Amino acid sequence: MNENDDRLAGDLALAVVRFARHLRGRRKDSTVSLTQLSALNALASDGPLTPGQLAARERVQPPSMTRVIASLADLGLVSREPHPTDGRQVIVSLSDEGEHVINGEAEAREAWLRGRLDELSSADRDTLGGAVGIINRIIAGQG
Amino acid sequence: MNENDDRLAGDLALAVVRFARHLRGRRKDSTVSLTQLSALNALASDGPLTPGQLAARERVQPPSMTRVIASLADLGLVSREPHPTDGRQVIVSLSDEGEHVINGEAEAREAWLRGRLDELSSADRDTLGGAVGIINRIIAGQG
DNA sequence: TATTGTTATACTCTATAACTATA
DNA sequence: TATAGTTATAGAGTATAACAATA
Repeated sequence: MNENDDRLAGDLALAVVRFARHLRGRRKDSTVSLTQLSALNALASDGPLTPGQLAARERVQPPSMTRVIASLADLGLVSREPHPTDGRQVIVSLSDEGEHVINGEAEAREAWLRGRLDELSSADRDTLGGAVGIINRIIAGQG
Repeated sequence: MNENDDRLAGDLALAVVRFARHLRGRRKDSTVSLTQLSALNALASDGPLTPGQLAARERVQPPSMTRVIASLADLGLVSREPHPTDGRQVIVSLSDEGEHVINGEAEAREAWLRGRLDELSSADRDTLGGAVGIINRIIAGQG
């Protein structure tokens, strides 16, 4: 690690937290929060999941996911149904409207961020795209 | 914008929020939260500031910054002193101990993240470093 | 009257601990 | 007894609205 790498952890942590603050704050007009969207996204990628699987996938504790699922169910974006063979478990599925939020509202969502990204050079967008992949690998690598 | 760029806003937003969740969760043993550290960092970069200036710099509302400053003052990491000429304003300064947190504890902080970064290739670290610069420019560009 | 900062209050997101139902 | 999920409770971080002090 060179000198820049030495500061990378601190710089990256601050940049990510500040950026997350902006992203949460700038999308108040959206139908779902980023936390909710992240869970919807997991269901869209992996199909129906139990709350426990969703919590593991999103790296939050089960009670946290219970609340996210409840809020999404209130909005009609997911449905909860009993597991066919195990009475303890629940199957959470994306509803038609939830699918619509994932698929159909990409244009409207993240309007602020899309505006900022449009102003960047193509090379900078490639760098951010690369960083997204690296971040997702870092997160996925954590058991 | 090509097809990948089309999805970049959504992918980036999810990656940042998930990553921020990890970063906040993984540093519970640290003396200060990332929010507190971010404010300390601003004072270290810019010198003493008023609460209003800090709030603007960190892009939070003044009452939010009041709470952050109060928590940092409780920890002895900043001091609050009256403005010399304007009785309404307050000057917030880094204390010696606050400076120590900024300068001296880099090694101990972000241990989890540093471990993950060590496992990356040098090229990946460069990509993340580039992304940090781009993110900071995006944030700084917002009035 | 306008500005700066604080207090009061509330909401979101997350956690741990305790509980219920089922296996 | 062990597992899956929920409820109860708490704490951090953020916001808006109302207030006090000063300019």
